[in-house]
Amino acid sequence: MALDLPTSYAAATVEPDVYRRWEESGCFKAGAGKQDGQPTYTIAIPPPNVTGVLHMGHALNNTLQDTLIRWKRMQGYDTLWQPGCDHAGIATESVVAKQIQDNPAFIEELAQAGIVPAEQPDAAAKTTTGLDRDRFGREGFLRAIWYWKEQSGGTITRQLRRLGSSCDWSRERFTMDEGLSTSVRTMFVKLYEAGLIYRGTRMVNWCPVQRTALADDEVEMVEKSGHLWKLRYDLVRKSGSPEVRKSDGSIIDHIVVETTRPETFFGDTAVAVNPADPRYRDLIGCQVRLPIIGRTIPIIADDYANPEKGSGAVKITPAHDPNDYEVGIRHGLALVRVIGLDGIMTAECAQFAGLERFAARKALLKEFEATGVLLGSTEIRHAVGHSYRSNAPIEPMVTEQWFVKMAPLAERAVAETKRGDLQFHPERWTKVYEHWLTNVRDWCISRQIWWGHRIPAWHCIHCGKATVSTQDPEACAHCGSHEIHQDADVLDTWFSSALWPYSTLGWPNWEEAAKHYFPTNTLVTDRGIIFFWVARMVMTSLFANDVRPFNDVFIHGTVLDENGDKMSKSKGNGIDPLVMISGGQQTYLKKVYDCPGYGADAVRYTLLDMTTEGQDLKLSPSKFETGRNFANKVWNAGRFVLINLSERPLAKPPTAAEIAALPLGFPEVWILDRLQAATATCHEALTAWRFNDYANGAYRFFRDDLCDWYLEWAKRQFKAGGEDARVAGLVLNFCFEKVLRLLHPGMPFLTEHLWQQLQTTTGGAAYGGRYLMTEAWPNVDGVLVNAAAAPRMERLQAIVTAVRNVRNLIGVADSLALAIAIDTPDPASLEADRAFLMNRANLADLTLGTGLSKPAASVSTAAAGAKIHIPVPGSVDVAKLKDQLAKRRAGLEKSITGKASRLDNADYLSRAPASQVEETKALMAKERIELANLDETLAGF
RNA sequence: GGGCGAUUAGCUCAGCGGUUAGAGCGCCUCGCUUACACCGAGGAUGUCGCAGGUCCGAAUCCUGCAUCGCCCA
Repeated sequence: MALDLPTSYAAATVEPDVYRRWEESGCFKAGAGKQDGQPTYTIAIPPPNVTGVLHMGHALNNTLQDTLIRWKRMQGYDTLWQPGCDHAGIATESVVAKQIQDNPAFIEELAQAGIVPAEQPDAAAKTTTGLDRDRFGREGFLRAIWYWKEQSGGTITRQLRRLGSSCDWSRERFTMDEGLSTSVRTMFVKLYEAGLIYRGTRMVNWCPVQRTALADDEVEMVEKSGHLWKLRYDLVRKSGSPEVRKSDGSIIDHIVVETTRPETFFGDTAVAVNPADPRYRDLIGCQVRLPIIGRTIPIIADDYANPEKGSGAVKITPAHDPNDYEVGIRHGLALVRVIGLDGIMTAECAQFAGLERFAARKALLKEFEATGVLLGSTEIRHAVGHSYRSNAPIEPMVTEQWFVKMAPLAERAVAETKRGDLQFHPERWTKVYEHWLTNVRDWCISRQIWWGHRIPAWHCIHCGKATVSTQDPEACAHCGSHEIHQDADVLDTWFSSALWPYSTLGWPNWEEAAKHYFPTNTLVTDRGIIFFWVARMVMTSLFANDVRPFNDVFIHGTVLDENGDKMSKSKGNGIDPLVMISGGQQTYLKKVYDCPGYGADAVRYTLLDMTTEGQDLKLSPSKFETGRNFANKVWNAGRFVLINLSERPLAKPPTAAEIAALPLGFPEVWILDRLQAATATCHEALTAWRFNDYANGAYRFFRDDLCDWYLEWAKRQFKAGGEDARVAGLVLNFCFEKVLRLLHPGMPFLTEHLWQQLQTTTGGAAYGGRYLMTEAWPNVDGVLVNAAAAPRMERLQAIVTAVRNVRNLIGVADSLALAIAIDTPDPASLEADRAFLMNRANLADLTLGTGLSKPAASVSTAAAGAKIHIPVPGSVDVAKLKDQLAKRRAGLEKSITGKASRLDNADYLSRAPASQVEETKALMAKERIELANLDETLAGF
């Protein structure tokens, strides 16, 4: 049959077509290829943001998931890889608000689609709130987001396909879908009814840019340089007393406080000193007068004031600092809000009202300096909280919010790892998970944004109570009033993500056909979201289902650039997986790379190869050559197999038993044994989450054993024809087909394509309609295991390599067939492999014997316990060979000396295991023979 | 301040108690042999961060230190 196989692998011509055929034939569907009696195996994808585009971290994350799910699917498990996106409340709202602000064409589009009314010319002006989303009102803005989502959202799921992800796309879910929204409401109500959700006025992290509360873990502490400003607060004289006199008789008129945030002084309601601090003992209970506004506040005693820090006196601003808030509660201090929700100074701030908070600080310091309030400053480094979404400095703010009570939920979640039912890989992450859960504060779940699940609570205008319900209520559950309105806030996106492993399966209205996929088995993710997501999924599932949502959590490394920096847009050090796959220009670290397009398999293979025990991956664009080169190797080996197969068609692919029954030569026995070893290695590696060992194990067998040795031998057998060729053809076909299976989870496209070709070439149309993707993962066939094969082959390889080495060192071409003599104590054992040695070392003649004399005009070398004499044509330069042999001799001698001294050591002999001692003796004996051979060889020069 | 990780060949990393410490890339020599130059054959390259300790034996285990990175407070 005609074969059209280019000499180098062009992934772009293969991959999209293979993916389409998989999808069309239902290979991705839950349960595809499952075998009776096999359990389910489920992975819920970490849902990417609907606004997201694929970056290298996703590529890694999804390559690992796909490798696992394909591996299990091939083993006949009833698999489901559940895909979908999350609505990413704040991020999506920002994206669309930005479109509304910056892109008139978008607004035009919205108007034409009837999403928003066509605007009057003056309507484009800023809204009174200054937020772009407000331009069309809440309903209009939400319609605009849905429109944007339909048009531009979910790019990433298309990109995941390009990577080869075998998700069940027919089950794709979105956190804002109706079903998942029901899950969210149900969970909220259940938690509320269990007393685990409450509403309260608390100090929360406030983002003045997004104008919403954030959870504690959504705040990133950023180390920044700043100042500790010394401020002078004048003491107020007690009535009837002309001055403030301390008990030691000294007279003072002011107290010094230190602060990093002078602008908050407008909201000070006390100055705290440590009760044990002798400097201030007499001042407790006195009043100080705030500068500018003249309000008087008390000096109070509280352990929070640290005598070691600064002046030891600390201003207390309960409305704008979490610690001060606590102090305020202890002492019943008033809350004075001086910074508004928009980050602007409030009316409390005299002439500074209306200034943005940082502008106010600047202006205020000037004023303080001029009026003598500012007594100095010191530069410091301190951690400042920033929103992980908007990057704006967080403002601690007292507001009314909804919270999840964490302690009871967290306790159960910790018990799962303590019991060992929930396991992290690598195991060390368990501690991180447990530490967070045992120290976690209540979770603020309300957000003052619009895009998200609206809180299912209705407030009554009459009785003021809230009705919490999964169904929109008609009336207040407490007083029956119809004057109720739904809470304006939406839930934290992570609240819906926390339900993902089961909300996607229909919970609470489980889909009958999907319910058995829960609990899921494996979660694959980055360490960055152990708190955000992993812990919360465990908590909600234990609460709602009384079962952990997954058993194993694999935490992979973070993708870094070649300098070890995190990839980010601002640093320009990102590498686009799609460019690596399909080609194009990649700007990376200020250089432009023209990427030829390495193909998805190459990108995947490279990432797998670099995934070692959860260590971070340092990448550069050229790293993907590793995978590309290997893919090309597989391709070309495939070409060789297919070309030969087309000349020697098989009736059907051989089985292991049929192979074992063939009159196998030693190279066949050997490669079949190596195949079994590789099968075991790959399986064990994946079982142990060692992705690099899997990739490398398959690579070693493929390249070192199959291509470098067996395939080269098979060429000779094919030339020989007859039974030799028939057997070699069957064995090569068998091994190649099996190794395609081993490689498939890592390199699905190429292996599928070659396997299809192999099937049609082997057996014609009868094999159509089947896919490697759902074929069986190889098992070790005991009948093909041969423990004696590897050492025997290693000896032959050592001899062949020694001959090649000599050729190279003395400058004799590989193409010149040589007549050599091997002097060995057991020539008979090599006799059986004469043909192999002659072929692989390119020999014209081979003399085997014991005590052979070195022929005239020859050079010699030693290997595998033998002396090898190689006649040389004319004069050659043996200096390099001699050098090398001398070097080897020195190394060998050192090794023997080491062993000898070990064996002289009575402690070693008595304490080391006997097998160890025996091994050392045997090795030393071998080395001594080798040394003697080397000595003789060197003496001959 | 606490925790975790890293430190092995020029580079990126395996190896985690027992042969003369390995791989890929890069480097050197040779080779366009009908699978593959995205290749093949051969080769060179390491006081395994430093200092102690445990052990018959340490890159591997323990302690301390140094440097870098991440997380928590």
